[in-house]
Amino acid sequence: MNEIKKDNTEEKILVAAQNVFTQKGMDGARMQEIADEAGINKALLHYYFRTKEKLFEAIFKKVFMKIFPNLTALVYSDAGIEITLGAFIESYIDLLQKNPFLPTFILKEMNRDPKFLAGLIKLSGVKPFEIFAMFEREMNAGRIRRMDPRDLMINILSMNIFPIAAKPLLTILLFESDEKEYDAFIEARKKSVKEFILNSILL
Amino acid sequence: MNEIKKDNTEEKILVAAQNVFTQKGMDGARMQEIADEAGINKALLHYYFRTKEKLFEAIFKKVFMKIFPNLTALVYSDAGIEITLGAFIESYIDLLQKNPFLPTFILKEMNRDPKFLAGLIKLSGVKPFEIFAMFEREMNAGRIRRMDPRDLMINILSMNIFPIAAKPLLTILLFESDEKEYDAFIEARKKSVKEFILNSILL
DNA sequence: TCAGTTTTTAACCATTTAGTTAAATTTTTT
DNA sequence: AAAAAATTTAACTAAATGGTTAAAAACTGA
Repeated sequence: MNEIKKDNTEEKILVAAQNVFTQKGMDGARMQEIADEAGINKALLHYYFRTKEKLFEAIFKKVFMKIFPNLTALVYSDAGIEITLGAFIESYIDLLQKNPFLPTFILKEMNRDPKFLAGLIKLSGVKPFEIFAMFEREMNAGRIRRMDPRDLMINILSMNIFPIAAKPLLTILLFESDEKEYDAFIEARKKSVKEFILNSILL
Repeated sequence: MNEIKKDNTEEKILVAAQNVFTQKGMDGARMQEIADEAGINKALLHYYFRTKEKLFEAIFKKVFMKIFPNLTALVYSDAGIEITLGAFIESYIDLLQKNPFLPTFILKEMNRDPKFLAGLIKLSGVKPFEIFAMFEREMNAGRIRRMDPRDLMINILSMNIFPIAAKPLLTILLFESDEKEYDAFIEARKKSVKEFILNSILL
């Protein structure tokens, strides 16, 4: 068995499948197109991943783990909330801008199988309640305004994720279809979103 | 020709098609399923809308017009920004909560045809720049903090739309799959989001 | 070189699906 | 009642698609 080559092909398949699946969705994706994009043939594709379903699950899982924020950094940082929050927003927007199809893909395919989704959430190890606890410490210390920590978390995620998901619309609406301008606008949001949030919560 | 019945059937088809399309997307939707849901047969479905593509476009257009915010109310209101903003958020969250599949549907199918999308935007008559002008008046009058009005608009939309689009995930994550609780949470956001924004921008 | 593995080729199967057709039936209009 | 329109029935076509198969070819490690 050739480890090097095997890993190589499998990796090529995963990359191709991610491209096709995230852009066309499970229903719109074609096994033939994935094979073409991977530079192999359909027989070999099925030889590695027996069914479309299995391949899709592999991709969904992979992608989900990637964008489901690893917020641990946010929790176990002893820097002030200003620094922590700024760093999180910056790296998250970066991640999304490099993978602009992931948000819509996840949002769309999320509805397929609640059990599977629930499993992934567990597997991801994300502990939102630890983040809420951190927010609450800041509130109790009088450093930030009192509010439902779930709202705060969702507000942060919303302002990061939505503008990437709605990119096609917003690019037309705000920049006459000029993508470069939109990318620059998103880049600038790293700062602007942070300020917007801090202005709202900081006491 | 029977106007009443014709309208009735056409309406039944549109309702059915919206249900199926918004939940399964263009690729996942089946003409047979739409016919079943409308309580008619496939032949009649094709008799009204010749092709799946035409039916899809009708639905996309309809749904797009519905959720693409008719912001004119926001612009031409002489109430203060607090009132105007509060009213907008409340009615928009209401609309989305009643049509929870629309956001993801639009976000997903948005990528199909940029020209068609651009056409719809024009057709919708939304003039974002009038809203920006309104925001800028408030800034110049020193009533709200100075910032890029595009950011402000996107932040508002994000916090309204994203939590509905991500409902399946957030329901599991925050409320152990209890939908009722999540709905109540969204309901409470009408107030919370408004406060969050006003806290950020009000001087 | 040899055995084992990976990859290609190419044909094939079974199923699903959008769309059609034509005749029969029902409903509505006049 | 007669004409016109709406709807059903049921069978059909053509294309697309996921998946299979079996044999040949290329590659790899020993």
